[in-house]
Amino acid sequence: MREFRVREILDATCRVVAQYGFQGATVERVAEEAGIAKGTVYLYFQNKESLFTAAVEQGIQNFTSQVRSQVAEALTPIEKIQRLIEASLELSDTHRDFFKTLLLERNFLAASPHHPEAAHMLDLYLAHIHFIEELIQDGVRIGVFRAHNVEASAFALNEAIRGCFQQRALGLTARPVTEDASILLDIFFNGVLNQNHKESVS
Amino acid sequence: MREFRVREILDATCRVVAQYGFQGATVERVAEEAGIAKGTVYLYFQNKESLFTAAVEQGIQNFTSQVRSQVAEALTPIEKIQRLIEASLELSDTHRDFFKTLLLERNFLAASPHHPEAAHMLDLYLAHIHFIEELIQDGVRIGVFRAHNVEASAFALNEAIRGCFQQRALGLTARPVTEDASILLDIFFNGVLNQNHKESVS
DNA sequence: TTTTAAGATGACTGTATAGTCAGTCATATG
DNA sequence: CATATGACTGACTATACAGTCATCTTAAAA
Repeated sequence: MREFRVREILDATCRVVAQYGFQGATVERVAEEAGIAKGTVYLYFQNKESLFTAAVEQGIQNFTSQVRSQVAEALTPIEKIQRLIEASLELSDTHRDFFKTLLLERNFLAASPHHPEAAHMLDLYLAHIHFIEELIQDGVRIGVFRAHNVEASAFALNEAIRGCFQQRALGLTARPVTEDASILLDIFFNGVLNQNHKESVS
Repeated sequence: MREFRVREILDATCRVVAQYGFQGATVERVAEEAGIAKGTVYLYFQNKESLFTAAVEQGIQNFTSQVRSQVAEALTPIEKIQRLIEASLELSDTHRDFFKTLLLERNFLAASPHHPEAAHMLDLYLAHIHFIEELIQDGVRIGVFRAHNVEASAFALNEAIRGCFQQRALGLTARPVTEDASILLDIFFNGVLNQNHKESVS
């Protein structure tokens, strides 16, 4: 009952954010989108801040949990990384408008400093990075990936994926998602150096 | 004279943005920071939007032009990419708070859609990507980099650099800038695959 | 010394919207 | 039927801030 209303309002919030951006997303509009009165929103959420925080958190958690379950189906580290990239691009493409707003307009990491809710979102983000880190670490352990700074490569990979989505969301490329995924994978695995040119770079 | 005032106000704007974020950056505060009255700001800028747009533009142009001049000093494509990464990380570290706000809070790409000023900032961003693209393309031409989708790798590299800065700005690493730069360079050039394991991945 | 004008000011106005709360409605209970 | 309970409403209040403009300051021109 209560659970249901909360979901309903959060979903409406996501839709409003996707359509109007954070700037134009007012509580009034959320209420309208959910088909209820503004006052009702405040029966379920303390204030605007916690409403939007909760909506974004829900969006992120949806994303990460779906990515994880996709990755879990793969067996080898190489396949897992492949799944990670594909699933990330596909999912963000499915909820394109929401993620576009989320990534381009107001990053969740920026909410008022020392705000406890912001700290929780940072945790979600770091947990996702850590997840990627472990996938790579597994590969290093087995020997398919070379020894290197895994924390840094996890960050780099995550942001490269984000950049790829950004490129797509801005309409700068019309490549199918799978093609973008294989390009990213190729660069991440093999780098851009021509191996025939045997000048090693420190 | 007029030129001078404009500069002064823009610099104050950058400082306010760095300190309070875009959320808390009011025209009042900018005026206070610049040591003038609020009305004076409106003698030099039409409205808040164009003031902040101009400030961000100035910040970005400073950044890209300094990166370009650093890169220009290097001779080979490999060295140029190295300079690109080092200069990007160093510069964003110098103006850490400003870039932190810029990258984490409100990406310039997100301003109200169909807004002409936003389009110009998108151009600045794309010009920078294009610059990176050409550096890589030169390497491919010479043969030090292998043939691949250069547009995509330029995007990926740029965002990986951004991610690295983000990691630093959030206080998640205490590595010196040069070390971060060499890690990034290594991953971008060589990838993470262990070349002794000769399983090629399509 | 007076006049003029450009530059600067900050109190004021208008507006958007977050958050409130007295009141309505519907359903359950005695 | 009367009373109670709780979900819901939307007009209202409070506030923050963008943008204005009548007024002041200052310095050069007459």
